[in-house]
Amino acid sequence: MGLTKSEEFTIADNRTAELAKAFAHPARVAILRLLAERKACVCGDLVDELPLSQATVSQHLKELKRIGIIKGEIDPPRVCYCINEPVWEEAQVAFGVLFEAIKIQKQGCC
Amino acid sequence: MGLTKSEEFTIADNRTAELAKAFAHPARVAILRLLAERKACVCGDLVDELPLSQATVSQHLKELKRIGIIKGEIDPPRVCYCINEPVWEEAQVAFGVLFEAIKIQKQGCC
DNA sequence: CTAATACATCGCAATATTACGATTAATAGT
DNA sequence: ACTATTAATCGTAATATTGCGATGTATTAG
Repeated sequence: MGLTKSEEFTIADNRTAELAKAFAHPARVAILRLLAERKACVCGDLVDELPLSQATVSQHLKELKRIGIIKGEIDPPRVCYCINEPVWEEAQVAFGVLFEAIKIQKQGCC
Repeated sequence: MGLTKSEEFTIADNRTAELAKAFAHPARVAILRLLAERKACVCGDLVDELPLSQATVSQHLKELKRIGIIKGEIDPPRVCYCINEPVWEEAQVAFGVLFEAIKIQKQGCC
């Protein structure tokens, strides 16, 4: 049906999935990488670095802002985007929790 | 158009995005968490733990296998799934590279 | 051989995502 | 006020994803 049954899963699993979506498209990986490396910041510069139209880049930025992992400060007529560090760290922790889980027990059926 | 222009991005960014997709749905987060914590392993047990039909769970498992982050060993009549550790570590490294990038330079326009 | 069990796959329906041209909104400079 | 610049949003189209009932496949038990 294309409708994720979010309400059936835990808050934590839903949030982890949402944070992962920020990284689940190569354009968004590229955007986050450029912002994290401080190689670009202004929307127009991101458009120059990416093989996508301005409208499409703007849409990806909107989605990243919705998730909260970036923020945009308007500096007319430009908008300067940057990583929103608290959420960036939230993502790091959320994935870290998963990655650590495998180390807890080494026995099991497989 | 709904068609990601993958060929226009780097191999690395595409792979990071693909690995992120493994975590980009709450059902898959739950599956990976259960497998990593060794709380379940057999497909049927996963179905019992999740609010989804057997067909849907099987489909998520197929996608996770396609990405490579899990593997399934058949143990007739069951199939035992587990984390594929090399790819699990690949994901850890891929995200780690991004998370570290922000620490390189603290100056910048924002 | 037959039935039961466990899982994969098919086919379908519905929603979500990706992409972009065109337009709009806001501001700066003249 | 007029124009240029920058970015957001609208409208539309196409592909992708999610979900499940039904069916198929393989293996085991009897």
